[in-house]
Amino acid sequence: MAKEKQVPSRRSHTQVTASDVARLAGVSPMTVSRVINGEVSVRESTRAAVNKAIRKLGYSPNKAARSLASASGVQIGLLYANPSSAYLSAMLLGVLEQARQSDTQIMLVECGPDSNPTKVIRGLIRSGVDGVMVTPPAADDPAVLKLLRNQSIAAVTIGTVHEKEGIASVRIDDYAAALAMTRHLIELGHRRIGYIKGGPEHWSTCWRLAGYRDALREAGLKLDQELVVDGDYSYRSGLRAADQLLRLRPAPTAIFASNDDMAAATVATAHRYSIGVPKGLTVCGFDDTYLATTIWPELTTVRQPVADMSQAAIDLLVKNIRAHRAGLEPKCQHIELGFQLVQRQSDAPPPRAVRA
Amino acid sequence: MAKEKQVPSRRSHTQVTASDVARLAGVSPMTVSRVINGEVSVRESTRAAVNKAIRKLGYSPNKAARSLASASGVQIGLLYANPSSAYLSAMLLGVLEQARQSDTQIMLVECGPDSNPTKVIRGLIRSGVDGVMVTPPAADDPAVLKLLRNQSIAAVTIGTVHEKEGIASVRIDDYAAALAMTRHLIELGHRRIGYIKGGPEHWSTCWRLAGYRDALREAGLKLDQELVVDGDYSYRSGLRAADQLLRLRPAPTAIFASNDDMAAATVATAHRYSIGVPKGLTVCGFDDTYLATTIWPELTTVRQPVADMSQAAIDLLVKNIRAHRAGLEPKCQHIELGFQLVQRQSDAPPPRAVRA
DNA sequence: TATAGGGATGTTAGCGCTAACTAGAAACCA
DNA sequence: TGGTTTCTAGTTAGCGCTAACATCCCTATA
Repeated sequence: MAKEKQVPSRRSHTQVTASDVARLAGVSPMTVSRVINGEVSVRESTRAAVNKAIRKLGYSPNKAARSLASASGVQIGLLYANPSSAYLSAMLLGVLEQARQSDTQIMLVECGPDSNPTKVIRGLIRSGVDGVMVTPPAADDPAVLKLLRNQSIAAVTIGTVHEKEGIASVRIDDYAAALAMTRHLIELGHRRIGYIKGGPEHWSTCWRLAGYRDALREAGLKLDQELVVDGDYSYRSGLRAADQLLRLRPAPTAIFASNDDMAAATVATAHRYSIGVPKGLTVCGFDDTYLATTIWPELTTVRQPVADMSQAAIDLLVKNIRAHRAGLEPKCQHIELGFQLVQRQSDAPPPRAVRA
Repeated sequence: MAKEKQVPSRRSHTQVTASDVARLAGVSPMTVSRVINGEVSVRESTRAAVNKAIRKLGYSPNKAARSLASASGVQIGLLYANPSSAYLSAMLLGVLEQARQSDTQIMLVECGPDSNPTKVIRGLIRSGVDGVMVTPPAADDPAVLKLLRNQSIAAVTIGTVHEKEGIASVRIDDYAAALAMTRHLIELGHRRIGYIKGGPEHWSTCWRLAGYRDALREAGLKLDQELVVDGDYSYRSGLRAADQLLRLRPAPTAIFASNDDMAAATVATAHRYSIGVPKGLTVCGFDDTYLATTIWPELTTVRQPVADMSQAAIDLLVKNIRAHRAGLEPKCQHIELGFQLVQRQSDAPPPRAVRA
């Protein structure tokens, strides 16, 4: 019988493999693998030959095979809770970029005001994720923090920190940022500065308010309670809050809204009252989202590097997961990125300002 | 020698595998695989036993192994070119969701005004993607279309269509949408309707303009060229365009901006002239991005289901790639999703309207 | 010159899953 | 009754890559 073993190729889609490269370069597949992974113990001449073969064949390693063989694949659940779309898209870009680099799969789960974050996280864990990334306000929810601690699953929060809970975090210093912005307004000559708060379920609300308060205090200004009004980070709440502030007599000469959405609403409200911004009223925001440069005048605001933050968060999470797999004790790290005060066109000295 | 073959487990991170499930359920791993993949040729009782074991062990299949064994993994490059962040985040959510469901890896590449889209696509192809998804304006670039056709790589465009090029697409009917919106304005009683165009590199600019034009014509209204002004889909261009329109005498009673950003700019400009919206001027947008409900008054606009569109685009692309791998002729499909006219607070009959 | 040391490369054996085939049992037909 | 079909489940052999170990060869030292 001349029936030689037939080739049972299961794939018509013939992909270029490391073996093909190896054959062309006259080495073993293992050496190709070493070159791909940039290991040092490969002679320069060999490395060059392999690289040449790689280029010639247009080889690119198969991701699935790599992560299977090296058990390096990671799956992360990302719990996002209804932030503004500008924040969300910046975050997703950072997350996706880092995920690609780290051979990581992302499972997105929205966790809006109507859903129960602990239930959602339990679902994620059950479905086999290796770690979770959580945004506020879920990341500020005590039940969530407790769950993450008890399940001892790798986790990272973004935009907030809870050091006591031993959960890794990436954020900016909200307190310092609000302090800097308020100082800036005071330096411009403002003395009656309105403040619009965020929602109480966000801890950032407290930190930012504290920054505002302390900046006033260090300038020797009295904190006037009627100048601090409630908001919830939504545009709509900003309209209400701005209205409330602009009806005060004497009216504030500046309003610091604790996010850009509410600042945009403040600008719109001012225009409705025929108050020019910044001539008649200074308005500042926080976050530097897309909105800040979309409206007119462009907002002076605090820039949070959201994409960098989310990238750092995924990186941190993946490293912790890998460390855990390698039997190492994963260290709980808290990363704080720098903010930036971005001055645009919505701030000016107060009308008839008495400069120092 | 009692030296039995030692277990050389390469993984400390002991994962629950299909074999574990199989052992517990008293079947072979293959049967577990069949249950997981929902194949029909499994007896109900067996399926139940396997599912019970799966639940008991908290098993979830290893993605890498699956895509390796079944050669199902797909890698897609996504070329996005500086759309608004609202559009982008909606798109990313759709893309990510579908990518997760289809065992697909996404490579995001920004392709701004300064970069050369054909070069970027070549880079993507070289790095081994199985297909590309392209957004406007790159998706309207003749050089890009030619490249995609010549490379005969699976491709899909979103938000635009070029039937002659044989490239799959997902979009809404821009012409019909602009037609509907303009009709709506005419029905409200408007006769002088300003129109702000998008950038000439977007084909949607033509389609939307044609809808506006034809709606006027069918109502027996003359197309006044001074009422059609240039824009480029940016907020800034909208400010300029609105200014130009509002200086006309007689001024238009309504302005249809061909996207929400420019509509928002129009509202801001109207306020600057102390013209109330919608009492003194009707303003309408297009896209229904986040911005539409963020500004005040909320915009009447045309809703594009961006997340659904991008989800459909990825699905289409993956199906074509799989079909191609299976040796089938991939059919070039054009999907058209429905738009929706969303009436909010920025439109009203013209001042002193002469209703029909 | 013999031998240890160490850098460069090859060999082996899977990672967890599934395509393709095989096998046994039940059902059906003439 | 024997043969054929149908259904269900098991067996085998990888998918493409890399961890761990084995091997080779060259140099340094006694």
